[in-house]
Amino acid sequence: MKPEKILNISVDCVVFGYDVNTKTLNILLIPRYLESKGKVLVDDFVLTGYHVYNHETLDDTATRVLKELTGLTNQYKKQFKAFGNPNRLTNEKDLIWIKNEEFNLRTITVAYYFLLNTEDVDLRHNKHKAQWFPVNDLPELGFDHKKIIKEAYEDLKIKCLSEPIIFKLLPDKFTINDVQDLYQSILGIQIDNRNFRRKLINKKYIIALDEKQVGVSKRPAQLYMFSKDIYDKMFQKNYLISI
Amino acid sequence: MKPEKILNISVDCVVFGYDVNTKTLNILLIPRYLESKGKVLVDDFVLTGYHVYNHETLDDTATRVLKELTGLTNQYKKQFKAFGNPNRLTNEKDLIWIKNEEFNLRTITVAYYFLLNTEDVDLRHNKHKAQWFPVNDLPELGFDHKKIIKEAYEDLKIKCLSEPIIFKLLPDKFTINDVQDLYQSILGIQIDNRNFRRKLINKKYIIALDEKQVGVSKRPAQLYMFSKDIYDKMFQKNYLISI
DNA sequence: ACAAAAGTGTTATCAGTACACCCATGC
DNA sequence: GCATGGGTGTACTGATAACACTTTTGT
Repeated sequence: MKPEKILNISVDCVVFGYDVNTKTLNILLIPRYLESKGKVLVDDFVLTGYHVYNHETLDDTATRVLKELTGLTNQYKKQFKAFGNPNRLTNEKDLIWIKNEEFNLRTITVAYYFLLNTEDVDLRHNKHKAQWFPVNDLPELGFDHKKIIKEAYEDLKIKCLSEPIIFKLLPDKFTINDVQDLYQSILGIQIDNRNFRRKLINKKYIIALDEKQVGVSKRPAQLYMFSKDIYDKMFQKNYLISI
Repeated sequence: MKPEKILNISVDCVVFGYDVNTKTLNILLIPRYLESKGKVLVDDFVLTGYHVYNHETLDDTATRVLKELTGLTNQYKKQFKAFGNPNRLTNEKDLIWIKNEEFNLRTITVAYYFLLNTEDVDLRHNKHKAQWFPVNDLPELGFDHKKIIKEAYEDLKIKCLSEPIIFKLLPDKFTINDVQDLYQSILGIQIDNRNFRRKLINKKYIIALDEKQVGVSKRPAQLYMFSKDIYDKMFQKNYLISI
């Protein structure tokens, strides 16, 4: 089976990146620009994505797309939904754009999201000219990518409440307040600092390091790490029914 | 756009049906049987599924497949995952079977699950010879359908803890003990009856009816209903972080 | 009257919430 | 020495968990 694109199946990737300094949750987008005879035909942004190859699993495709875009591998990824509306690529601009591409007009896309921290991506020489945009302040988006991002974000909001995926968005060493800021960014809520600290510090899988922040112009905070090992060992489903 | 099958994209449906009498959670399966020269080549079961048509959304396809199988419409459905492993249809038996079908060898399937109660389905003259099987005692399954069912069940287990989808598996009028039995079936746990009753009866959207069970050979129980209206009105995300 | 499942109350413990001030550090 | 964010304690409330017997009905 030689590598061959499947023309009606793609994978799209919503890359979430948290910027611990500006305390914003961002999404990585690629500009889409086309002009003809001095007239701008298409000027917006899209998610990164690509056809599935014949020999690949869907996960493989997502991994490949992320690597191609950011150089990163082994990041947290989650397949969250397939989008297959027959009209999902048939806006006027999308039709213009697709003329230059090999996409089948009736393509279904399997959407993934990735979680990482913006610091891990060097965009300076990015060949797709990828840029970060705050998730709450997105530019105009092509195809059905606005919808895809919205659903990815909804899924993330729900998942971060019950699984320790929040730490995938932070550096390995973080402060308690980093975690609080991140929850506040994602969920758009305010959290009481004292209660949050107590709760987090009491978790056995949140480990205080023998280190403090360096290079900050104020009292440096205690650094912590998340231990997946301990989390996995102590984890037991408690089946709390909360409907 | 005339109706035309997309040969490499299908939808598969995991139909969960709860039997309130036997207190079992079941899955609807279709036999797959093929013999040649007196030799049985294929004899197992599969989920119901079908190609996506060119003009359909994925949700449309799932709805159509369920209607074709059970006659039912407007049941709770959830798209939970796409399966696209290149080898997912290439077991020996699957290859034999597929010769008679129009399936592309590299087909990705978008999997849905449905929730309903077994009483609503009349299988006596079912043209696919569909049968119910307890989710914990499944027969041999073709393709990757064992995996698909497993993941559907995992998703259901998690979802029923935080959303009132449990009521989709019950008749409109049910007893508190029905709900408890169902949770116990799904999750495989024991629940304290007194605590569970109190918890459920205190919910404003669980409404006591002016009715009791009839035709039972013991003390008839109070019947209740679930009010989606009230649930939706009072629902507010409380963002409880429980990692 | 008996079998079978329906229904009922209390206490202890834990987790969540609300709330305001002092502390350590870099500059 | 001062500005800045880091860090701390207590009391209240509501939910969960453990636990065993009585009541109602059909037969």
